[in-house]
Amino acid sequence: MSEIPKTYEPQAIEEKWYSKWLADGCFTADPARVSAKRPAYSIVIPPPNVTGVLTLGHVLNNTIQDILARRARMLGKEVLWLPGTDHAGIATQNVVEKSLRKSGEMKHRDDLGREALVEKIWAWKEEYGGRILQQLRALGASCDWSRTRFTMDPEYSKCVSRIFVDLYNKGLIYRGKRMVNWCPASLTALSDEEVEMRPVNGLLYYFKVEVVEEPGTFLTIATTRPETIPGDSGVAVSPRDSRYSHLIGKHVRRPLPLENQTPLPVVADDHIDPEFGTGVLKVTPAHDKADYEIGQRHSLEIIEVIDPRGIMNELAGKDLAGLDRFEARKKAAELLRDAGLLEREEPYQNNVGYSERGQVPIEPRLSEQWFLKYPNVEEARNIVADGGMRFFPERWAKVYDHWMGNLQDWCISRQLWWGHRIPVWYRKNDPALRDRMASDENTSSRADSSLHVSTEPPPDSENWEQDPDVLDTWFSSWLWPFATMGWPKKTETLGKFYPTTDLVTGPDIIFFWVARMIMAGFEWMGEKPFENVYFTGIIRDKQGRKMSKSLGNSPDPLDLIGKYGADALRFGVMRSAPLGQDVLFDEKNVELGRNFCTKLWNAARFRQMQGSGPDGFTTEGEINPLLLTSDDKWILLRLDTAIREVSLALDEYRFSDAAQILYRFFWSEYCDWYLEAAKAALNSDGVERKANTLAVMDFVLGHTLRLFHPFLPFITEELWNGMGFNLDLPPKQGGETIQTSRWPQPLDDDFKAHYGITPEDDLAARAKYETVFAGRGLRRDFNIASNKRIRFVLQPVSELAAHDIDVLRILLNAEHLDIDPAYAAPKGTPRALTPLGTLFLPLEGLIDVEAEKQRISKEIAKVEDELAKVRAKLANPAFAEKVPPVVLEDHRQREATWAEKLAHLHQVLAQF
RNA sequence: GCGCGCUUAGCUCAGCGGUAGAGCGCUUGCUUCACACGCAAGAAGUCACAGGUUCGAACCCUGUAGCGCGCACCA
Repeated sequence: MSEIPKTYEPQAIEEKWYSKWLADGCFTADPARVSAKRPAYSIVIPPPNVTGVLTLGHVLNNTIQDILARRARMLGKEVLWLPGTDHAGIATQNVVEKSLRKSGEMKHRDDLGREALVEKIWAWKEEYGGRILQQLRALGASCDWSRTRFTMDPEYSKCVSRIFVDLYNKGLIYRGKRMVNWCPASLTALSDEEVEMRPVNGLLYYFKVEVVEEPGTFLTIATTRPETIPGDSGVAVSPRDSRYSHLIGKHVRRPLPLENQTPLPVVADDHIDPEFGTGVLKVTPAHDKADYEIGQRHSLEIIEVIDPRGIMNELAGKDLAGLDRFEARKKAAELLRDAGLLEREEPYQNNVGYSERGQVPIEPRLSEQWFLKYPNVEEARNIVADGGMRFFPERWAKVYDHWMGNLQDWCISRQLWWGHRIPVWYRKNDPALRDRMASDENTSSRADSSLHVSTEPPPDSENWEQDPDVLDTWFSSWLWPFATMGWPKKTETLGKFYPTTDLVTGPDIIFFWVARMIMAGFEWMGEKPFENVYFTGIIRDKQGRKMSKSLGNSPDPLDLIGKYGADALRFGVMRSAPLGQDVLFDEKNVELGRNFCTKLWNAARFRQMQGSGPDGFTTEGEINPLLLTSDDKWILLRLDTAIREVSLALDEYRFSDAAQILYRFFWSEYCDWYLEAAKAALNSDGVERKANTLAVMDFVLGHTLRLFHPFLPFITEELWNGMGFNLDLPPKQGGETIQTSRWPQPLDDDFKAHYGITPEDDLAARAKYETVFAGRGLRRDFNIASNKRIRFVLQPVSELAAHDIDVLRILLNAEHLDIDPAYAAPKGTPRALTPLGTLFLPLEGLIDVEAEKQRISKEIAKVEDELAKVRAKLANPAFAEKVPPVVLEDHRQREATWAEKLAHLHQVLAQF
């Protein structure tokens, strides 16, 4: 037995244990150990951005994974928690470019050139990348670090190319000129998922155009984007709109640019809503998705007037050319006004697509990109719909289903330098190739000798040019569950740990990542990638705002760990993170966690201070059933309930419930009631009785530490060892590290029979505690300080065990507790009716008869109230008829109890 | 517009058909020999609103309002 220090110092303890766990290889997964008796449990981490730092979101997410992993180990499973990082194309390139600009190493990426910049990013990655993984260790994450992966590891990159080639050969990847979401800041195409709609306050401009065939007749058009007028190639109205039907097929004069007067055809298209604006739409096929489609239907010209940077080009006319698109908007409105064509402008709020990263409105733009038709859409959709893969909380399954039912092809090419280069080469002397490709969507070009699509460059590489683009980050992330396990080789790891058991992630990447991983899993593994998906909430501040750097409301988890300890942070976050709800983070929660750790620490310390038992060890050995007190039996029953409830909560991913149950059990039941009551036995002179109580305490503590271990890995390990539970001693709960100790089993019927524990023991102990509670209430009512030792008299309804009398006396902090069946209380003595009898607080000469009368009257009112409620129910004839017998009995019982209590109170009152 | 979630004590949230709960905060008393990061006692809620189902509704159904989120968008 080693002595537990007086104060709990998380920092030293956390470092000590984490190093030891690493040194002992506790987190290392070995597929060879997997067997029928030792099932596999696996999780792949949602790889954080390689440039990332730990946020509270990561704390939440990874604590959950760690709880799952640690509990799985305790359930005897072989656990693989596979960590790693994501190269996060745009985000990382942005971060590094920014730092290079700041340090003055470059002004624009072109200053460095592709190779040099990519080299810089790699260097940056080597230096700072993976910092977040280090930080996860401070949190206690039990990842198998020997398997850490990065989405741009050589092997992983090879997987990505292989997948691309495979999909290309299957005809699912094609190149084409399409309307894409273009980010003018990052100068790259984005997928639809990367575009975020935001309401923007702007103006709706009404301008008029003259009908060429009917001079003097004008059409009024409403638009939010007058700067695109030079790119217009038509005007559209609804075919059902009688106001304009006579104009269909005619033309209108183009208002801008002023020097270009090519007329625009008026077409009829179903897309137009006659109710909106004037019912007339200007059609800009080059700069709007819907307009593009209208243009296609009516063979309208595509006129690009905005360049990739968002600047107006020369086709926009000399007045607008060179202007930024937003300046051009104002300028265009001015020009219309000057020309007398602007009728009015009104404030208008519309939704504009923003680049998720760039904080800039995206520009729909016609551009040549690579696209993917998703594979296995039906399988992926059905596995969730049919319950073959479960989502927690379940409602995300609907969101998933909806998205899966409305899939658009995925734009997978990015005009960036950091990422997986598209494994396609073009023959240098064939400039016409790209144009041919542009209109080619079917497989006919796959045999094209001008194109080389392969994981390896063409042999005569000097004659070829590789596609300059890289792949969307998510095109590598979607392979994560199997590419990290050695695919395409049929490794033992894949064989034993795929499909993974649980995925823990945020609902914000359900489309980006989860859905795509499911499709990829089916395509290349022929199987779903995970059994269950747990979606966490989003961490917000206590006002409900999202955590953000700019608001400064995002505390650094490492600071919190330093201040309160990792266990405190974990517990605080988990206790306030209910399934499916966002988490309002408040440092108070961490404080609560810290306080709880201290409580646990001191409860263990208290046990140590009782000294060793006869064996010289803390763990006392077998519990003697004959010596169990009512308190012992009660706490064992409570423990049993806690084990059942916590296990069930964890099985259902209700982590905050599990934390709450443990908190209540340990603090309220074990510390507040059991430990205090146990002091009666500990202070008694019976050596055996004392030893038996210590044995019960050890039993309960041993179980409690194990129940807490997934939540509080460090402090539980420290106490487990400090208290000697790691030694192979009775009651044999042990193991060297708590990590591989057995997850507690409920106390079964045999156990209860052996120790003579019945449900009645729960009631017996509660009766005692209720009596204590009543006595404390009397103290309060008569302003007697809780430290003042006084005399109580109990007039019992039945005989009491000596132990129970001891407990009552100690918990009441009574100098004396007289048990007197014939007690004749002086007139006006305060009393309380308890399950054990009437408890008196004799005040010897200090009795205030009036006060006591008032107090009793108040209580009578309360009891009458309750009694009336129950009687009202019972009085209803339908009640007795329809209610289940148990409930009826319960109500009758309640009525009797209240009635008895009322009668007694009246009797007491009558004595005054 | 479609879909989802939320509305319970001052705050954050449990409870989801049978006597309104927790933590924090608040009040009062306690350096009671594990813990003041503590102990004890307490105040505090027409469970958003309106209907309905039921013997019985915070809980089920319908509708309304407010807040939040997702998807789709009309220029």
